[in-house]
Amino acid sequence: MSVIKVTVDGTARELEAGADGFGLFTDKTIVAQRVNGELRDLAHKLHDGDVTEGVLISSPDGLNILRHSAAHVLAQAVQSINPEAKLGIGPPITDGFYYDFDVETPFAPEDLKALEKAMDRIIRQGQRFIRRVTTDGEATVELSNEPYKIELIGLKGNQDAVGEGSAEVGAGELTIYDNVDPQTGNVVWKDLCRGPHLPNTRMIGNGYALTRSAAAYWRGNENNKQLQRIYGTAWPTKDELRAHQERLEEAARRDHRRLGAELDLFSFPEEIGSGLAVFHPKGGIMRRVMEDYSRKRHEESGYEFVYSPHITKSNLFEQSGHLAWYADGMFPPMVMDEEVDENGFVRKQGQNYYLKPMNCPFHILIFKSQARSYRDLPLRMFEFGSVYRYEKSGVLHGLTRVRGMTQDDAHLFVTPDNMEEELTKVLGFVLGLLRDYGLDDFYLELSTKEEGNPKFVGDPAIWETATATLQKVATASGLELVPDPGGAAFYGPKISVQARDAIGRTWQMSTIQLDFNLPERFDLEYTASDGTKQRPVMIHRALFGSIERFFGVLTEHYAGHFPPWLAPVQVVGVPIAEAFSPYLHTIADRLKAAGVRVTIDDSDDRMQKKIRNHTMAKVPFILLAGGEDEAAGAVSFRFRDGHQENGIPVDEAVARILKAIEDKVQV
RNA sequence: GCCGACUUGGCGCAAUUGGCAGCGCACCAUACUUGUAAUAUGGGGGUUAGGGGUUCAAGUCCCCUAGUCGGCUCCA
Repeated sequence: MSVIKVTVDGTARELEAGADGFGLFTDKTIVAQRVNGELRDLAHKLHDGDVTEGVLISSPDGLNILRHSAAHVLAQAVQSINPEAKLGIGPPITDGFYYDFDVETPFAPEDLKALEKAMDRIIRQGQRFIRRVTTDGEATVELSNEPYKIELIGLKGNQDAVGEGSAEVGAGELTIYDNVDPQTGNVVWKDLCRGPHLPNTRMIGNGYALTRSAAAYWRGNENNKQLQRIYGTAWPTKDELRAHQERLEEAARRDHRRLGAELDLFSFPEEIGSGLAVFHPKGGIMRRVMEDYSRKRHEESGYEFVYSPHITKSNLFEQSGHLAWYADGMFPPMVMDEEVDENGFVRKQGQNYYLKPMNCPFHILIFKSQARSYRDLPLRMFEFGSVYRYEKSGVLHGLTRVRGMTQDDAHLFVTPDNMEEELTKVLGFVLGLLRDYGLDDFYLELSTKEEGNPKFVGDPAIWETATATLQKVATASGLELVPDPGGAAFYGPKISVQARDAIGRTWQMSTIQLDFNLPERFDLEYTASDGTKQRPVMIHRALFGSIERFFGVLTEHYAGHFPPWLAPVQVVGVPIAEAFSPYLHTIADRLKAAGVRVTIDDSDDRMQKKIRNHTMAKVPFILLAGGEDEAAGAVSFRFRDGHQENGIPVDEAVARILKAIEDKVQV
């Protein structure tokens, strides 16, 4: 018997030839092995000199293997119920997996229950996943009933073309995984797949669930046929599945669309149209506070405030290029027909007016309104600009994707020399302001052009300079920087600030975008110190993105428990009995005089009911007063989390409330 | 835009095979005035998203439109 030398989890060992992972890794939570850097099944036989390590089911790779194996079981279940279903692809995704099928009738919610039953049967059988190497020719014959798989075989080796399908085929060997019934040894199902897989189906049963069905375009292209996709989630244990489901429930509780209605902040009246919000008085207070603070900070940071109209003649967006590139995303024009008098002369020229989808061309016209000197730069123009974009009906989502929104938009006109300094300043300003609103966990994304894509206009050399400058500034910030190749706007590269919220979700917040294109199109120039005419660089930036969207993000971040400075009602006074109402009013009057948003609940409800109501309305401070308080010149606090602090002297109570608002802290 | 599901008083929901549109909260009125998350009694409120069709009969079945939700595609 010959012997091979193998490094196992960092330790050199001598094994019998033909040894595999099953013999090496007896820990049942190890589901695969990494051999010489490649993920392999436990059944993979090791060779002399191999370096292998166990892959735990709870590791990122292990979870992917679990979820991908669950996808195979789902596909087998679907074909067991409907043999006519054709297989698309079935990769693991964040928290779960999906599998696409070409079926006559889409799946209904009841179908998912039946499929879970079928999956349970497969899982309980303990089917083994057996890897088998094949060739293009053989596989094409074997899978002649699976047209989508055959298409993937044809794309093998071309990863760009395969895209999402990379779980099926790769650059190396073409493999099929057979699902084998351990009782009979028969192959009961098979799928084109790179693997690896779990040793058997049993481990899937610990914590999986099918979650929803939806349509998805084959290979992600809207010109292709739509397949029916089933999503599922899978975890190593029941507890982890339950924890995942609780996270989803928590996210649902925080949903700004739900809180917007519950807290009476905003709504989307059907009469107005999709994606067009109205802010109610309470949402209006919050929005005004957000805007006022933003204005103050912009003013302090050297921005000048400008205003521009909501509509413009078409030529402005023709010159900017927006009509050529994004006409589909704009509301259709208001058409003013040509008027002709009785002699056939044009009395009034015909014109098309558009609602503006962007503010930049207006700010550019302000720049152009006079001759500019290098002494005028940097010129920073700020506007809360309302823009309208005809978003496709299917993409609208609460306040985060709307058709009418207000951007906190600014355009900075700078010389190439002070570009870097100005970008550094802007990034610092943006991060500082986001922190004031309570977001403090960021990373940056650098979106660059895709080489060779004609969508991106402008001189490649200029793109290079711009990208390098952004990269430098982003790196200097010390924040994590994630590249986003191909993600740039057609006119320039950008940095976007991604913020993580209270439950760890990331939101794209601010963008800082360089633009070498619009100055060219509008022929912008300034006079340099040597008297020559030079072209300024333009920086677009928005902090909130749109106020609506930021409002939605903050609502979810705080789960409606806004810090006092943002809360629509900051203090509610609840008298223990009617007799103590006048006393509470004297305290409320002092707060009111200091600008605090305070009301006294003098309704007929019982005190306990009032506490319940205002707690559910998420009011930061509930002030109670009864006989004991009045006698002591004090007042009692009750907070949203239920805790209380009784008998606080009135002066101290007022000071505490004012300080919490002033300091923008959470309570 | 595409696929699917959904739309019943302000909000959350119910209504069997097509057979009297109901409940809770909220609202209004009256009584009550209580030390930390729901006082009691009574009352008002819906052309079942809008339109068309089938039927003796439609919240329920069919078609169209609008809107919402979940995905896909998109997001200057």
